[in-house]
Amino acid sequence: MAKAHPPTPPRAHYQKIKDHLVRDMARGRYPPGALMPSEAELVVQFGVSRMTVNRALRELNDSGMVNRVQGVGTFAAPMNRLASTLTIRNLHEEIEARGHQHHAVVHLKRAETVTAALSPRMGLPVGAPVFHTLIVHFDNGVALQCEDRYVNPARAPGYLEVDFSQITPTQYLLQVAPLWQAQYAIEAGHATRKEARLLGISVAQACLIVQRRTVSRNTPITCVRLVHPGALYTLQGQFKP
Amino acid sequence: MAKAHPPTPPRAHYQKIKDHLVRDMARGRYPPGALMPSEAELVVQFGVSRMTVNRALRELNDSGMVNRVQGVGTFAAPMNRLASTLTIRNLHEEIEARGHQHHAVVHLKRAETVTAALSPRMGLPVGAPVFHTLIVHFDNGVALQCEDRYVNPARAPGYLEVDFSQITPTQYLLQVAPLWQAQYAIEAGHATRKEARLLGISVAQACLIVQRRTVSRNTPITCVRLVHPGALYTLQGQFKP
DNA sequence: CAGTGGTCTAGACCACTCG
DNA sequence: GAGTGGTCTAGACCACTGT
Repeated sequence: MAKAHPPTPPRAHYQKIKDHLVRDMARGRYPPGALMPSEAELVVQFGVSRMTVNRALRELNDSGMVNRVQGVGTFAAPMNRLASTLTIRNLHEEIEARGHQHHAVVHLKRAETVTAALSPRMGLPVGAPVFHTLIVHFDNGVALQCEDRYVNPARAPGYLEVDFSQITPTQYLLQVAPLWQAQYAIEAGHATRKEARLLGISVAQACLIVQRRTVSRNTPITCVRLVHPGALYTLQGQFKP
Repeated sequence: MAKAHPPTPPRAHYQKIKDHLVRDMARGRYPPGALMPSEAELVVQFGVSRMTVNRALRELNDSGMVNRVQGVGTFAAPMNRLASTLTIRNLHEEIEARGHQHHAVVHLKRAETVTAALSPRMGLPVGAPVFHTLIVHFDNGVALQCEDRYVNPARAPGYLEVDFSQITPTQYLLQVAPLWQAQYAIEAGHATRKEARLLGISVAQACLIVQRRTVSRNTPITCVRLVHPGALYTLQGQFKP
């Protein structure tokens, strides 16, 4: 008994076990923090091998539905947080996906030296060379984003030669230094006077401001401030259990 | 040969394979879209079983680093988007985690009927009963969030009896209807006059506005509008490859 | 058809935690 | 010590895709 019957389409064993456990959690059988069945118990209950049970529980653990502790057991996760995959897409791609036209105006593209204020954000010493660009992105002629970016020259030597009306800095940097590690902060605020002028908005207008620092292989790549006029730009996402 | 030596601490075989492939992708050996080694090839290259290779590739696939197509092969993913897990935490928990004091003031808690404007958002017919709360949350006495929430009575019959100075609506709803599916939108905007008054801010102040609709088992649970005075509230996250 | 990935088994050894 | 999870193997059958 316990043959390897369901190959793919009906439903994999490990998936059935996941579904079963999730259903029981939803029914309140395993309230937050409750001890869930051990692998050995599920093996006999479902008549499958431990590898299969292990995969089900491991995937539930990876998705945050349960917490596993070696030597102790598997516990229903508190479910007191909503975690969602937020995809920060390339702006160009995003605009084209809407069937709109994207174009960018480069207001500044030059080498500078790191100031005391920038040093901690970029992780470079004061006085070190740094590339600086200021670009406004348009969606069908409407200013959608003001991108104020500093780039580590050591990681993207050719940055200043790139034609940013053809390729976005994000696209270029992903090519020369892929596999980022990024930290970001999203908040509401107001554009600076200069940013407001470039975006054609009032400084009183609420803006969605994203600040992002990215690091690759332990060296800083870039830090950027993205200012979007409110009501024009929305981050959307979805959470699924 | 090929014993099961590295149990956990040194580094698991499947993890070594993942690291190796990720490093090669970062070095440009597998540009976006490139065909990556098959499971059989990696089996001989690393001297491990196919299950182990399969786990490495499956996890890379799950995290979006590669794309696998049955019958065809494994391909390096485009890497043209940054995906990040954004965790929307319970506000109470978040404030306490900062070592601050949280309290809430309930300005409205009653049953109403669904209006034409609300109907599509809640997924309930016009005229149906609906619970409505308006609560302001404070962090050390500073108004941090105005929470305007509608709740489906069918899914949370006891909602109006809850003491929301002791437990947040989010906490309560997670208890009675766990395992949400949620859609959210984050944007910058301005508070309404009423919201501004409750938060003690000016309507000119930029605010971070989160709108969230949640569904559980195909029935709507709640929809909420959260208004945070800008500069007081930041969503943060991190992306790792 | 050969080659790919998707799933599964019945064992195994290990590290960890608890009483 | 017994019980837990973490990892691994050497096979296996299947579905899918291409030529």
